[in-house]
Amino acid sequence: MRTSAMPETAKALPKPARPGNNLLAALASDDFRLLAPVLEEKRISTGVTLFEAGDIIENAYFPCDKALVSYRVSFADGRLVEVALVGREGAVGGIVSNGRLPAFSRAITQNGGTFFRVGLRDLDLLKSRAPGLRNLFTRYADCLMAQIYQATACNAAHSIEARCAKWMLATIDRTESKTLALTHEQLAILLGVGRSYASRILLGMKSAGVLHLSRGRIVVDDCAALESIACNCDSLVREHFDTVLAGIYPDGSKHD
Amino acid sequence: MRTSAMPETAKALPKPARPGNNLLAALASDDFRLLAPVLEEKRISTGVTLFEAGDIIENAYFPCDKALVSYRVSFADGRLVEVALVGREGAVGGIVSNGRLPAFSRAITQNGGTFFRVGLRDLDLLKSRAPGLRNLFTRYADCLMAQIYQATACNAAHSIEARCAKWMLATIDRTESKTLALTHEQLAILLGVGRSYASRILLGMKSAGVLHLSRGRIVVDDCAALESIACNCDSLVREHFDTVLAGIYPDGSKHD
DNA sequence: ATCGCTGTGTTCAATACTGGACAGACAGGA
DNA sequence: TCCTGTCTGTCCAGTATTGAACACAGCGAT
Repeated sequence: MRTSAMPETAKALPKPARPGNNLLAALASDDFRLLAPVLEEKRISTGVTLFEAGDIIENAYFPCDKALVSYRVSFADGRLVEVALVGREGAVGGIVSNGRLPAFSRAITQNGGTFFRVGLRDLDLLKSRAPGLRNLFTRYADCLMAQIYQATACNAAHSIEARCAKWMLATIDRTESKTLALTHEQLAILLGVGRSYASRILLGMKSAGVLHLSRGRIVVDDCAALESIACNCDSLVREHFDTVLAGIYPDGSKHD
Repeated sequence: MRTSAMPETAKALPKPARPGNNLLAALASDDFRLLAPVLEEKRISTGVTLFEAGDIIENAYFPCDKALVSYRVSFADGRLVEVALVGREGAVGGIVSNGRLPAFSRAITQNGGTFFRVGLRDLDLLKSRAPGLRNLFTRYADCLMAQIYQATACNAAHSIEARCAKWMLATIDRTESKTLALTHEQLAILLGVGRSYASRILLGMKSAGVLHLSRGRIVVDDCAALESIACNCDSLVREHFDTVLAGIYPDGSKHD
């Protein structure tokens, strides 16, 4: 169940079309034909800032395949906490809004790869002309909203260990790799917790045989065990994605 | 600074127009004329569920004046944690999305009062015809997004005491009343924390002279002191509101 | 081979927070 | 008026989490 969802649907797509991004793949052929000319394919490596809090957002990015973007909110004391993780199931940058607005959070590539980039000017224009396109994006915006709602509640209610496990699973799901390339400290900052406690949790998981560690690297051995540690917040969100984006997959744009 | 923003702008509005809701007030006269016929004015009392998680949302609601809506996410164990608070500065229900989609969270009136209600079918139709209207709502959606981003990070990073103070200030700001009618337990659930700890925090504030308590009632005496306890998360969000909705106030629909 | 840096394992004391418990206070209905 | 149920203040024992500290390991650069 956990490993299923997005990868499978991608494989099952009738026409593998161009993109390894679910939103683009879900567009009706007519809508995709409209969008395609303004899509720019880019390879972006890990750790690149797509936009900074306060920047006027100029582009939207569609992560393809194993690419992954992390939204982070910064605090006055310098802490930079992750609020959302977006992979091939979504898009970042001016998706919910139109017009070119300042970003509230920073967007960083958490896993490099292929992205489709589109200028928001072009995207807005197309959205105002193609209802199917607009419809898909607003539906996705609703899903992203749900994702953050759940994250808010989760951060209020669940233990750090559960959230840590949840984060690792979400990352593994999207990157399709059980190796996470980050230090304990980076993980701790993401989660908004102390470094030593993050280490302790990892060590605990290690001695439970869930994963093993090396410098700057966490390798998960037993995803099932990790799932039993994690809260199920992500699966609730996933259900919402399935419901709200359902019927769009085959040939998109079922309206209302 | 804390008490400023929304109340002031309302008072400063050139034409006090009909509604005590900032979004409606910010609409260009033409757009408002379009919307007005389908707006239904309702009085709704405190504690009413506007929609339940999973319900297909049929209406959007615009809280007026001191009315206040709380979005809450429920967990399997029955806990019901607040993720967002929406007053006269915004709207709830199908604002970000279009089409009639299932709600992800529950929406409850936290403070009763006057609301304008509009059927989403009507609203979607108008949005597709009036760009100014669509533009305003998507800008608001961007703000709501920012609000939840910050809440997510806040819940990960700030103490319960700080969040509690923040919540009380946010509520006071919008209801314009220093009396909060809720029990310690209700407050604890909202925040996603234990009841006894919520009580302890309140008692602490009481003995610091910040507020006094009676059965089911919290009366804040010293907002300034409360501000020094609270994190400043809300003010960051407020700035984003000001930026993103700026230029809309006088006569709306400044596009791109 | 060595240096120096960053990351790791581990410790410690202190604070934050939980959840259960219970007696007394209060308010509203009968 | 009493009764009843909810709300509150308080305590406690236990767990979660912080933040600082330090020795050491791994590794890339010289």
